[in-house]
Amino acid sequence: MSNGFVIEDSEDIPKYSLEKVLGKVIHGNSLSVMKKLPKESVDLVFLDPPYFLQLPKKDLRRWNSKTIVNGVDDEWDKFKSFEEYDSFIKETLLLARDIMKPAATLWVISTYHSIFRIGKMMQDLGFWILNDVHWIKTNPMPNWLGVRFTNSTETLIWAAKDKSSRKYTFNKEWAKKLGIGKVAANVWEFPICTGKERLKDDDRRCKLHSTQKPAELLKRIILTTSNEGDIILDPMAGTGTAGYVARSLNRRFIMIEINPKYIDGMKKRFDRG
Amino acid sequence: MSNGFVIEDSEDIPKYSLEKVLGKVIHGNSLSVMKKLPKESVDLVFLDPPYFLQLPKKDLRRWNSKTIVNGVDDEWDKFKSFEEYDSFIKETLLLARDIMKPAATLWVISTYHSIFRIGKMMQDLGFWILNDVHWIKTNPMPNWLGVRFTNSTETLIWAAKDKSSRKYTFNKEWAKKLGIGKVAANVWEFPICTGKERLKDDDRRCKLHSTQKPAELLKRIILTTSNEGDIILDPMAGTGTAGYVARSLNRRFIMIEINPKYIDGMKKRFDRG
DNA sequence: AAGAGTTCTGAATCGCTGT
DNA sequence: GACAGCGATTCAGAACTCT
Repeated sequence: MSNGFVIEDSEDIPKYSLEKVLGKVIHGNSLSVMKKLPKESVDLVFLDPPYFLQLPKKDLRRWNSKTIVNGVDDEWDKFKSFEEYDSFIKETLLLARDIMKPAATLWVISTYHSIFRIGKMMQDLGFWILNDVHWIKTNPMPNWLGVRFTNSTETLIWAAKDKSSRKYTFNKEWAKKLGIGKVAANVWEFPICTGKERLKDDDRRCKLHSTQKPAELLKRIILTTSNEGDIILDPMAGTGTAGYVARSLNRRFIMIEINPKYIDGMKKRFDRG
Repeated sequence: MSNGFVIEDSEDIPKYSLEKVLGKVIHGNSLSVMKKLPKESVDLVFLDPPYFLQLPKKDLRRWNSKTIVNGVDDEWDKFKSFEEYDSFIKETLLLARDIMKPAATLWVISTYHSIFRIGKMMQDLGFWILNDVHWIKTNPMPNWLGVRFTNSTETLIWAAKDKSSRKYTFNKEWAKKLGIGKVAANVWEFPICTGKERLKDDDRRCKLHSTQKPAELLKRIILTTSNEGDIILDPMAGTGTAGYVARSLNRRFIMIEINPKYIDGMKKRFDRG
């Protein structure tokens, strides 16, 4: 399975043909690779960018167990300013839009740290927001000091390429099934990714990726807004949940990821089946 | 009660003293009136702006014909209308911030149509977002065409004046009580405003205000983020839910509203007790 | 093997004082 | 300003330990 699963990007490769990248993860910079993908070729984009959490540099020590909270301290979430973050997001959105078929739609996920910036930029770029969808976590990290509400949600924006987009895919029966009562509500409730689903690093002690998305999230996205055989692009694939779930639901996929550690984890995950 | 409840704003009034406006609604333009209120005088602001739900069809036609006549790009017109909305919101936010005490906080409510724009502008202006809070409507409008998820949420942003703000009010016991399980979650679930609570217009047939906020929403805002005796400003008061609930919870208030029809409804509501 | 009790952790813009 | 050090106090769910 993992034979030829990874494509090494390089400057020598000027363009990617669709056949070459389907069902693969391209190891390379998201922006560089997207420039080489064929225009108007994918049906759905799932964008899981850095959230720009702006966490303080000090550790968060637990009071009762002497352990430390492994927060997000990854290189990929470091930006110098809102400006730098904004231009990175804008470029990503523009490149993604080029690759989308006319009726394709795009999902973005983030928290209040950056979702508002992303949403406004999408509107300003001409994307047409179809919904905001709220993922309510049943097991969020509590707010110890009690100085804020416990942040127990993440926000998804689902958007079409522009206002005139029609005939995009929306499977209302699935939306109703996953919503609240009989309503296809823009609210989803399920736990964060833990337990066996959570990929561990080599010594099996620590989480491989600080923000692995649960399969349940991608399952809902894919079932409600794509059809069998559709092509799903995940330009910042991380541990590859989107491709993994896409495969299990008979969708095709293209993933891009720059970190070899995550690609290793992805490979093992795909091999396990 | 309604004796002296309404203050008529006019150009002859250069400034408002706090004593004069406490427990009153000022009939006038929100921006003009805010400029005359004393600086650093209120503890909490509740901002319920127009949501900018859609580009009106009339205007669209006008813009389209303009496009044909003047050869103006569609995108430009669209951007311009967003710009108008944005500058209105920005001016409102800046004026509100002047009126806020150093430890005061501000709430804004909207839907995906404009909440992303508002949130990004707040960050760019230096407001420090403390939480996004999601109101999940247990009885959303069934505007179900089967082409989108049913929009059954509204988003609130709770923010301090800037990053260094400390000692703002957060009553965690109330937050826990109103949250999910034992968690003071940033998710609130209750129905939209209907039945007896919903104000009707004079012939008692039609709702007075298209987006009257339920008392439950203001109750939660006020209980979690203000103390008894605090001063609450509602610059776009509509039917006056904020002031009405503030009074019942022993908070003081200042309201501003431009539409005399709403002020009439407000008066009756306050007189009823 | 099964059950009971304990430990650990999760996209976190979390407190304060003193140097 | 930054940074180090101290200290007060969250919950759901899975993993782990012990009987």
